[in-house]
Amino acid sequence: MPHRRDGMQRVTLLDVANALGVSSITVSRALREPEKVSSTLRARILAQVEDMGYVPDLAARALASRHSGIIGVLTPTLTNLAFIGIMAGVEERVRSSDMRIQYANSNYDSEAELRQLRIFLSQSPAGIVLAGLQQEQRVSDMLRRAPCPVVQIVDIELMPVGMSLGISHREAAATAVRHLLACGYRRIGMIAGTRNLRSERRYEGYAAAMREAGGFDPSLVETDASVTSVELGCRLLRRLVKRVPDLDAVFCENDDLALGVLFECRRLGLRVPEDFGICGYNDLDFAACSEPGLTTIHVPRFELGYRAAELVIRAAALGGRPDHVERMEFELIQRGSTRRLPLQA
Amino acid sequence: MPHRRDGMQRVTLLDVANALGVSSITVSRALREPEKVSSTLRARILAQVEDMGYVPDLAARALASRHSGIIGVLTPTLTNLAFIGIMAGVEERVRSSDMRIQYANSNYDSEAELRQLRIFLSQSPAGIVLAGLQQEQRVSDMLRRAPCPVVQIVDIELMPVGMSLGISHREAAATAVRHLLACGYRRIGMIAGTRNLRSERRYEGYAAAMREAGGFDPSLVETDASVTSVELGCRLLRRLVKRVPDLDAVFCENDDLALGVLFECRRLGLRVPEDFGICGYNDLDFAACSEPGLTTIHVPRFELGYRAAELVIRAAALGGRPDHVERMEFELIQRGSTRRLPLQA
DNA sequence: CTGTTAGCGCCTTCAA
DNA sequence: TTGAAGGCGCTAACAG
Repeated sequence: MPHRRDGMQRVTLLDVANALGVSSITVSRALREPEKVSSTLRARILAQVEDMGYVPDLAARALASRHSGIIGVLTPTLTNLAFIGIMAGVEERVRSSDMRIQYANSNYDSEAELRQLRIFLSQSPAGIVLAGLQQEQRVSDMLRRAPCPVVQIVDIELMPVGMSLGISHREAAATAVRHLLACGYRRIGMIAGTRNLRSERRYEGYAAAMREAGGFDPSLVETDASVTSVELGCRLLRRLVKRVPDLDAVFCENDDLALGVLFECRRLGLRVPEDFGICGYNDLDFAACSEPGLTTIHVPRFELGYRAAELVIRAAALGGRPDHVERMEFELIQRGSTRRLPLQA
Repeated sequence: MPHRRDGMQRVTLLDVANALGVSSITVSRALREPEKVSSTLRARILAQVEDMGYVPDLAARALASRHSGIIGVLTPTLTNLAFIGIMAGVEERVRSSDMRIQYANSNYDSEAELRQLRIFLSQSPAGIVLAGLQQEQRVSDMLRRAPCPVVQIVDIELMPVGMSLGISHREAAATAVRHLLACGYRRIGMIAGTRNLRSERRYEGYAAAMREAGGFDPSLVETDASVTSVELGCRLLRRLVKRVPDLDAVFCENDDLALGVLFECRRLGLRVPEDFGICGYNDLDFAACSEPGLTTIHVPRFELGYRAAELVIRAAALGGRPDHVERMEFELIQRGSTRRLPLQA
């Protein structure tokens, strides 16, 4: 075992200071507030730091300074590319700051969500970004007490604790369904996976648009307790078509499901978009290049994450816990999975 | 601002202890080593903790105990579902431990990888899980010095620092290409995105299998510096087919590319698998339910992540930095995107 | 089973 | 611009 270094002591600020004959606080300052140390001394210190391989102990720093520089990010899952997009935005913003991300997911379980939040709060986080599962009292209470800024990425029409950021999923879904109606589809179903805040809002939008058109029928909805996946899309479509033989379109809670539907339609011999329309949600990478392309709702995921991190970082710098609600815009992207020219009745 | 609590002091162990007339170490023990405190006292303490809303300060704990309970996980990206699968495994194992995950990605940038590793090491991590970009001297040096166990998820034929875990990407790729050859395809191309350890090993496997068959031709390879995506799959296939009109199959670095190829084949009017064979890599969710299904290499991603976390957690408990190399098995999954019955020459 | 003592490594505050 | 003193909240090590 040539690489063991068990016996080695960690190099501390004091070690560096002693080697140079200065005090440890000066070394500390040279590292964190370089402008407060004379440039000649600073250069010597930095060289010595490099030389001795000094690495700051973040736990000690956090304890002494009372802030850890950790941003806790909690989402329901990572198996969903939509949340990945958000994470990518958060990361991008955090990269150029001196903070770090601590990530966790709740796996669509409320208890886990609560537990994770508690763990975050144990660490004097600089801030928290939460894409929550639902509006729960216990979560709200916990966030209300949190000694740091909190940003929730959630439906914009809800009013959660702290800052929030999002689109109206209800409106977005209604827009999608109205598009299907405008294309001339009539028996429009909806498929969805595990129940959560966002999927329920989307369902409401679907139901509202179908009611407007006088075509609402609860039997057109097919859901499942599983987490969404391409495979689930296939399964749900099979189930729905079997139950509702005259189904002529489907609004999918997300693009993964929609992709599954696309494949299943081919297997079933349903022609898309002529006989059958498909609309997804999120505008993932593949929606633009599938054959046919997938009509879907574009959600500015990256911007959402980026902006959420921005809000946290700014609020942390200012030391407050501002209230703030920010609406982002969605967009319907029309592609080949729905008819190009709306039919005239 | 009714929710500000800026003036509030944090509840400490000592506060709880004072309220009960015991010493703080006893409260500490009641929380961490309950069996060492009499059950009556323990019950009183736990109640008081609950009552006062005490939450341990993890930074203080880390400083005092010299371990943070943080497992640093570093992967190239999260936009790739393959890494998500690994993460899911890591999470699952970590969930039932008292550790936390600190996640970061290098975004396929070596400098970022190095920087992140340095940040992890600043935090007295309990361990590190690394899916590295390449075998780099600076990274190896840093890991060699790391005062914690390190697990690398990497190609198994390489011998990285610390523990490692993985499959032979070279062999897996060769297996895939031999399958295409056995199906009777002859002009078999390969497409890939950003260069990295794993993609290069796959290329070697491809090249080896093609040489065996006497059909190796460098012009059959089409790559791009972009990160892989479904869209890139479409683009690379278009480019390749244009350059090599008699191309009759393609081995894709991963399933995202393969899905793009599948769509593009449809657009180009190439019949899969009759006129054109496609083999992916990873066996993502959609490979099993696309139409046609995607022949691909199954990689035990979840198990990889789970096992990596297991190794870290175990090594951390034992306090050592064992050397350990563990091979996992891949499997060729034959589906509709390659011919069912191998042709006889 | 419970308590005492003494830091962990750094930063805040105040002083020079 | 630099330094001295003290403490952040917790736990290891050792007593009783």
